Amino acid sequence: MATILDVAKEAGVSKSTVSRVINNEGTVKPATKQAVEEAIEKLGYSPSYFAQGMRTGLTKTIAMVVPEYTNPFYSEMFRGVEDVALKYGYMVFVCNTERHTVSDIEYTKELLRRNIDGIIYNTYHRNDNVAEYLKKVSKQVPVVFMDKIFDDCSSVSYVYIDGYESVRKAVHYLYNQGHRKIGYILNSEDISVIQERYQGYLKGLEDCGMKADEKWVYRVRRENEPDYIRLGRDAARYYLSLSEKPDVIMAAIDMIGIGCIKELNSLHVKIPEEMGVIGFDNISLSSLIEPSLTTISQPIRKLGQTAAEIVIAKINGEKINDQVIFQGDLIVRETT
Amino acid sequence: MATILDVAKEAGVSKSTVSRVINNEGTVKPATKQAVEEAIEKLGYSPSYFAQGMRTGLTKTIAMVVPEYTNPFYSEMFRGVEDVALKYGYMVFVCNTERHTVSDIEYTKELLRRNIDGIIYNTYHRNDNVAEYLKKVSKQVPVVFMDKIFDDCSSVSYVYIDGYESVRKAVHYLYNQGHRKIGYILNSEDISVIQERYQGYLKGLEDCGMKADEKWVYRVRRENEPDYIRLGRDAARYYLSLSEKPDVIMAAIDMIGIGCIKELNSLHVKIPEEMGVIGFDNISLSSLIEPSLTTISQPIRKLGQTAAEIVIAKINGEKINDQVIFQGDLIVRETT
DNA sequence: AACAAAAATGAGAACGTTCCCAAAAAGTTT
DNA sequence: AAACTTTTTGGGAACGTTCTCATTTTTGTT
Repeated sequence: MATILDVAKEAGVSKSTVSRVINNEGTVKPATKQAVEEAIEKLGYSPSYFAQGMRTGLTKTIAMVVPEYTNPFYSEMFRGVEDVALKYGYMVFVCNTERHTVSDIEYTKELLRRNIDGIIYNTYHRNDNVAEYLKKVSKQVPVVFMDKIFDDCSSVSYVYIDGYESVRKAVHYLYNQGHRKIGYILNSEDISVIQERYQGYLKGLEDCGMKADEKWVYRVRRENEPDYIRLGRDAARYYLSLSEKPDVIMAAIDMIGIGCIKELNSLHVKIPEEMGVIGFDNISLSSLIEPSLTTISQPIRKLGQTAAEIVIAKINGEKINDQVIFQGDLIVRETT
Repeated sequence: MATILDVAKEAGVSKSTVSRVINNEGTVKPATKQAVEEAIEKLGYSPSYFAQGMRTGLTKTIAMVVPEYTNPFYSEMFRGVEDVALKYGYMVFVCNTERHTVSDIEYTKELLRRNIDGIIYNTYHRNDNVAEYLKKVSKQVPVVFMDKIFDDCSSVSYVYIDGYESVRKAVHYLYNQGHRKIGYILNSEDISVIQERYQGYLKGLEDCGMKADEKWVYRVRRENEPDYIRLGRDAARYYLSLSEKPDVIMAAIDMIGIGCIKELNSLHVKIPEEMGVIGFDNISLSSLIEPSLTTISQPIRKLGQTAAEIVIAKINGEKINDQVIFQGDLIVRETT
């Protein structure tokens, strides 16, 4: 591997001059610059990542922490992050926390040791220890949260989709369609996004003068590797067992809604006539299932792009709007 | 950030001794060792990633290059890779080549510049330039290929699933079920895995004394962001338009098979009575669609784990079996 | 007690950059 | 042509490790 000294010798200048050419700063005579560039070309030189990092303290690397990698939501978000990361010469570590013994905290420590320039956190854990730690981290290194994980988010950067508002609007839509008995399936109440969606549901009911009825709310505790389909099926059977059945079910995520559809199909319950279903996420499957699922779509890739833009802007010390909330989009299909 | 010198001062020893303790090599008196460890603990010291890398040339980082990230196949494989990477203290860059202007070659150059310790290649491109370049790279840095991208693979490490054999066996299965007219849908002939599966199909036909019939082979050229569902639907309609229709269709990938199912469903063609369908991949959707899709399942996570094991063994200069072929598993469901 | 051998430790170079500051070269003014 | 600016260039320290080699300390032997 050629070093900066080899280039300097080849071009007949000092390493300082070569450095100036590489980083395009300071003053250097056009002729010299060209000579250096030719030498670089000739030797196939590129600056050592370590040596550069050692001086500047920068890695040109960001990390994206995700809680559950098989979820296509995060693959899609990754694409967005990568889109802009590459544009600015960054590479990205994908850190999957949930399935490993490596927790958010441990993973973060490793990231800090590696002098990661910035971190994008997707985290499920509303645990206070973790939250406090992450808040501390966000003071020492540029961080963007993809969720409202703190009660007071005023001092941190975040990007997320307004689940509250999206679900609230969906309830209005259902109300206008004539529905009066609306069920809600809630997985993992300790996940803040899910909780937020549920709150939107409650608000929607209130807006429309409907009363929340606990028997129409199906709650599930968090499992380790959740089988959402199973969960949806169970929920559907539960609703059918009620003497007063809801006429439409809202699922906190599409996969659960799809489970409902599967179960209702197999029990020959007509969708949406006898019971409607509405999901959240707009995963690709939701348009493929029959009948296709009405759901709320999120601009996921855009979400990732925005997060990356913010984190990089922060790294560069640029001022930017670092608190962005996107709205979900209701996609009406066959289940309502 | 505390440095090794701070620790040395704290423990009242020299930096050399601290280094010896950290790396657990050379000789150091138990008492001294303990003192150093206490100092490390007290100062919350951890060695600088850069300085270490600068000396050792190692990054404790591997990269996984994928051609198409939204494909859940790669998310699953990533989990396998991450499983073992973390076990050995490595982190992993995910490099998505296809959707960006960044090609395999450019991405690789960046990886080399960053002194990546090893690379796992998933690549579609059978292009000779790329292949030649990658082969060259595999000489200078530990590399594992997830595919047979060279005519002569004897000198490289690889892990993959034997699509040829898997499809050949599936043809035997269909033959034994009484099928004699077997169609094959082929996307992107320039992708080597796909080509290989197709060859398995041909061999299977030959084994069973059936003749390949070009009119039962539906070929599609590669598109940029392929709509596999659409493709499957088109193929299904094509087969139905034939005077002599196949009685079962093999799809090179599940998504295409699912497209077929969707189309046959909507045209009220009975599956599998009038026309059977069989896929390849066993994506989660294949068990959710109705009727559920018979397919060939691959041990994807295991695949990723094995690749990572090999790459890390190579980094450490250990001898290991670095050419592993897995077999797919036929999963019989409702479409056959 | 004297010496040799072994064990433990330390000093300093090296890795390849960036950056500060000084020096040299080129240009401008008087 | 001298004096003064401005532009361009170079020298060397610094970043935080690892590693070689020399030195000191400890242990063992006679």
